Formats: sequence, C-alpha cells, structure tokens
Amino acid sequence: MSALRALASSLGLSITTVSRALDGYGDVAVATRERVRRAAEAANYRPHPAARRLRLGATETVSLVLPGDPGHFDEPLYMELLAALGTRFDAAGLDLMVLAARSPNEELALYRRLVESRRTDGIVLARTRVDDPRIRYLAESGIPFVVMGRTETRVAYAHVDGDGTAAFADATRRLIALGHREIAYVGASLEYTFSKLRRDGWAAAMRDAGLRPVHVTETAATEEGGLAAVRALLRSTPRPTALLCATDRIAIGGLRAIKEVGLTAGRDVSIVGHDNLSASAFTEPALTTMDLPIAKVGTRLAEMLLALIGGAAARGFAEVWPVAPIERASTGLAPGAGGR
Amino acid sequence: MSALRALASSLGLSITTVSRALDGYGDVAVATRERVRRAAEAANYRPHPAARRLRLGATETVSLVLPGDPGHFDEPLYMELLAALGTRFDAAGLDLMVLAARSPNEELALYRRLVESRRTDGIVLARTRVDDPRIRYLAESGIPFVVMGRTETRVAYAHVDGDGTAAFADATRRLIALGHREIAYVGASLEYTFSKLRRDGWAAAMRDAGLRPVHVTETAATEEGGLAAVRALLRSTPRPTALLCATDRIAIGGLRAIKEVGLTAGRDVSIVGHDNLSASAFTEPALTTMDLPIAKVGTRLAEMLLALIGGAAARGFAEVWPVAPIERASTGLAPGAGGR
DNA sequence: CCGCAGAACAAAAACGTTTTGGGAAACGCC
DNA sequence: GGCGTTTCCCAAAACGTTTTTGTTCTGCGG
Repeated sequence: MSALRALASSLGLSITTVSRALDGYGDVAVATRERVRRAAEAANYRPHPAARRLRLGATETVSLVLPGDPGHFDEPLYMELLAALGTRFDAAGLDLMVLAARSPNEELALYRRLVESRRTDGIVLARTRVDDPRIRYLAESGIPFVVMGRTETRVAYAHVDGDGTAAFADATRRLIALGHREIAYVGASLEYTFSKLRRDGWAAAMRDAGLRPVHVTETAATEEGGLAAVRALLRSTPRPTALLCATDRIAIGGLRAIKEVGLTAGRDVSIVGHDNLSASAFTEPALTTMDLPIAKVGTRLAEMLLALIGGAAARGFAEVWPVAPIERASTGLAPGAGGR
Repeated sequence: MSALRALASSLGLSITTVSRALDGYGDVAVATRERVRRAAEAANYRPHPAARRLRLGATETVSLVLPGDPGHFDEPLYMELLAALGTRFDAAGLDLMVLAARSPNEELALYRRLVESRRTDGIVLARTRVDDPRIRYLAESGIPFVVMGRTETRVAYAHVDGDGTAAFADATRRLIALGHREIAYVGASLEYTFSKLRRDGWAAAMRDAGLRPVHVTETAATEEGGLAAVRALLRSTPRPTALLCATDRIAIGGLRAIKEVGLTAGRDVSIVGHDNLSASAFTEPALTTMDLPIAKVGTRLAEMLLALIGGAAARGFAEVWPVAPIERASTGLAPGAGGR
C-alpha cells in the first residue's frame, strides 16, 4: 500500500485530505492539519518522488555536463561550482544531476539527449566558447538554462561571468607602471570566450599605452601548455619581460619555463595568472593572480536558474562580476626599470 | 496524449505492443518490432522517466555526496572520479546525482535523507574515516553502496582503495636505501583512513629497518597545513632528512617550508607526496609522488554498484589496488650519505 | 422553515509507463 | 476435423501522487 494511503487510513482520513493538509491548503481544518502533520512526521513520510514528478510534470532536477575534455576538466573550480550549485538547489528541493561527456564532440549530443529525454527542468553550462552551438541549441529548445561565462550570440541568455577583460587590462596597466614594455599574453585557445576576453583586455591596455600587443600565444590550459608556450616566448626577440597567463595552470607551467632558462620569476620576468588556485600561493615565487568568487557565482547561477524555471525571462539575467587582483611575488619591476 | 499512446495509435497498435517491441520482447513479430522501432526513432520517442520509474519502482539514479569540508573538497581527484562515474552510469542508463553537504556534521543527515526519501538506487561514498558512521548507517539501511577508500568495520562493504600502506612502506624503504634515517610522516588527520594506513606503512617499514618512527604530524590536507607542519618538523632535533607526506597538497606546502629555512628539497631534505596532481610535476623541484588511476577506480566502483543494485552481495567486492611510485627530483641521497 | 453559503472532507481522474493475464488466429498433429 | 500449441497482439491494472469536482454537514439570514 502506498505510504500516503497507509498514513491516511491510519488517521481515518482520505488521501486527498492528507495530501492537502501536508501541502498546507486552506480547505482542511487547522486541527486536522496539525494532526496529519504530526503523524506524517512520526511516520517519516515523504511523497514518492517519481509519483510526484509524474503527476506534476516536473522533473525537479537540474543538470550539469562536465566538459569532455580529457585532462582539462579537473580544474578545482568545477568542484567549488558544483558544491555551491548543489547546496542551493538542494535547498530549493531540486536534484542536481551531472553527466560527463566523453569527448568535446559528444557534448552537444549529450545536451540534446538531455532535453529530449525530458529528464531535467534546467541546465547549467560552463566553459563557454565564442561560438557555442550548445547555447544556440538550448536557447532554441526553450529549456531554462544558465551559463557560467559568455558567448557571442544575439539571443539573450542568463549568465554570470568574471570581467576578464577589465581584469587583464588592469593587470597590464600595473605591469606597465612597473616599467614593463614587452608584455605577452599566454592564452588558452581563443575559441574559448574567457581566453578571448582576457586577451582583449590585455591588447586594449597595451594600445592605450602606445604599446603594440604582439606576443600572443594560444596553448592548452594546462601546466604542460604553459611550459611549452613560455619556453617559446622566452626565445623570441625582443624577449617579453612580463607574461599575462589566462589561467594559473598555464602560469605554473610558465614558472618552470622561466626557471629552465636560468631566469628568476618576479625579477627577470614577471608572470601573472588567473583563478587563484590553492597551489598558486605556494609556487616559487608565489604567483600573482586574480580571483573570482566561484562559490558565489554558483549560488547566483542557481538562483537565476530557479527563477527561469519559475517562468522568468532570461533577458534580465546577465551579470559580469569584477575579478579581484591578488598581488604576490611573481611580479615586480621590469629589469633595468630603475628604482621604484 | 502520452507520447507512447500517440506512437501506438499512429501505428495502429496498442501501447502494450509498442512498449514490448521497444523493450525487445520476443512475443512481438519481428516485422512489427522493426516497424515500431523505426517509428519510435523517427518520432524521437523516449519513455517518460518519471512514469517509468514510478512503474518500475526504481529511481534509476545513483548519488554521491560531496564532503562538506570547506576548502577540502576541491581536490581535482573528485572531478576525475565524478567524470568516470558519470560516464559509466550514463552508459547503464542511470543518472548520477550529486549533493553537497554544508558541513561535516551535516553529512550523515544528508545520507539519511537520501535513503529515506527513496530518491536513489545506490550511493557512492568517498573520503572515509577509520570510524565512519555513514558506512555503518548505509550498511544497516540495506541500500546498495560502494566506497572509495576503507573503514574499520566488521560488516562487508564494497570498496576500492589504493594500497597506501604498501606504497608508503615502499617509499620509506627507498628513502632508507638512499641513506635517510630520520624520516618523518606528515599526515592528514589520522581519523581519515587513508592517512592512518599510509602512516602504518611508513611506521612498519621504519621498524623493519630498525629505525624508530618518531616524527608523525597530523595536519590539514592542504598546502597551508603542509607548510605549518613541515615548518615545525624542520625545527625539531634530530632534524628529519626526509618527509613522507600523505598528499601532494601537503607536500607542496612542505616544499615552501623547506625553502623558507634556506634548504633545498631533493638535496638537503627529500620530500614525497601522494596523488600525482598535475601541478606536482611543475613544482621546484618536481615532486616525487605516487599515483592511483582514479578514473579506473571510478569505473570499477560504478560497475560494483551496478552489480549491487542488480542484487549481488557486497561480500565479494573488496579491492585494494597498487599505487604506482613516481620518482622525481624532490627525493635524493641523504645529506652526507656519500655517493652511490 | 426554506434555501444558501461556507467549511471540511472524499471519490475519482490523471500523469505515462510496464506487465499481467488473457484472447484470437494460425498452425501442426492425430 | 477436432484439439492442443504457438504466435502475435491487446485490455486493463498498477505504480503513488496531486488536483478536480463533488458531497455532506452546519450555521445563518430571511
């Protein structure tokens, strides 16, 4: 016998009344409502989720797809994002489901399957590309979704992102103030929006200062990628005296490249990252970086998605948050720039 | 009209036949089955999950709770585990749901809610403690669950773990062979099984070599924790010449402590970690560490859980995998040990 | 005293599947 | 030709809720 039915008959009531009492409807006497509530509490009653979902036509579930970029998804940031999303959604009574794409090309198909199978009320999407077919598809499908990051599109989509452009422009200006002139940008593939935006910030600040933004490298957003890219950069002439890296992982690889050629980071070559990984405070020298409060971003994204599921329009939800600079020892005066 | 009903009527069949055709039952003519399959394909039909789950009495969902240890859960390992679990469960048609505990004390309550609300067919549990109430509860509740790691209990529970004891014993022996005598263990809290087991391996190898395992430190499994712990150790007399750290994050903090006092890791002090984080290959010097293939562990755990859900008994599922040593530059001959 | 409104509860439908228990037609066998 | 067996299909029940649509009182105004 269904749990609800058992509860009802034990109380001598109909399941209708019990259900409505638990949902706090007004058409059940206060005394009865309380009696039902206590009994439900005592019996530890919970409505059967599948039954509820079937009846309601809602899945009470939101989903996130881990990008299928082998070796790239392991960024600690995702963990923090997941945790924040999880707690917020849980508080709202929604389940958070995670899928993993096996490869980048499989990703779109996964999203497609997700919405077609009607297993989810909403989707959280991250690691955006400048031209992002996933976002196009989701927007077209009409399913509520929120995005961590940005993309280039004319349709409105709910998102939160760090202001990488401003942050990298600021960082560039700070380096210029320290006397640097040859400042390189070491980015991830520019098809990723975050990488492109950060490059734009760097390039704009360079031009504003009358400098030419010549050194641009695209590489994998890993330590290995950073190592290879910076190795190459340090062989170019004129040799950059400062390196603006799109991520901390790239910068950590860059640090090693600097050491490899006998230079000292923070003195001969300044280097800056982004993400403020926990390891970045412990590199040698400690890495200058930038910080976006991922947990807060996650919570905000969750709230946006809840609103969208509730029927709100995506149009109002577009937020670009400031990124906090974190100065550490890996940046300093340009060599030969003279005292402070 | 339900999708199934629509499909059936468009084919001039009953929903029974369509359902059975799609499930590949033998009591529907091959021709009909194919016809149905093609039509379903064309209509992009998927059974409504909630309806299916209600009827089947299965949630087709498994869950994992992110430990509510603020600042501790961000270990990249979890990401890799999640990805592996996700792909394997997805292949089996199960959804992977993640919850996040807000604090360690809230964790047990979360598991309780999880099983009581009947929202999940199985649970994956990680970050085990020597005395782990979560495992006791789950075992008692009868829900299928698998564990990454071990715990001390008399009940059988399905698990996969790295053989930290053997790995740390081996590492200790290697350090002894390099001439080290004062070898310290820098662990996480010993209430975590992994930390206790690794300490046991170290201690056993020390005693086997006639050395006294005196230097044991418990600290947070973070870079900060490692920094503080190693700082203290380097002030003790006799000063350890080698440090066996329970995790890479601890070791990364330790590296900085070594540098702080003007010593050189790999020459004056050897240091070893565990986890083989991507950053560990890029520390200065590169960190000697150990590697457990987390993705494979995840896949295996998923398979175990599938078997358990299928009715298998937990008794047979207990695996302890070897951990591969990764030699890098942070270990070397003990000072004054004389050439090889 | 009649009728009516409101309060408190209940019967039944609906959500979209899967599966049980047939049932009709075709077939093989004596 | 009758009879059991297969083969193929279907009607209906069931899963456990929520919600729609009543129904039965009670109290009250006229």
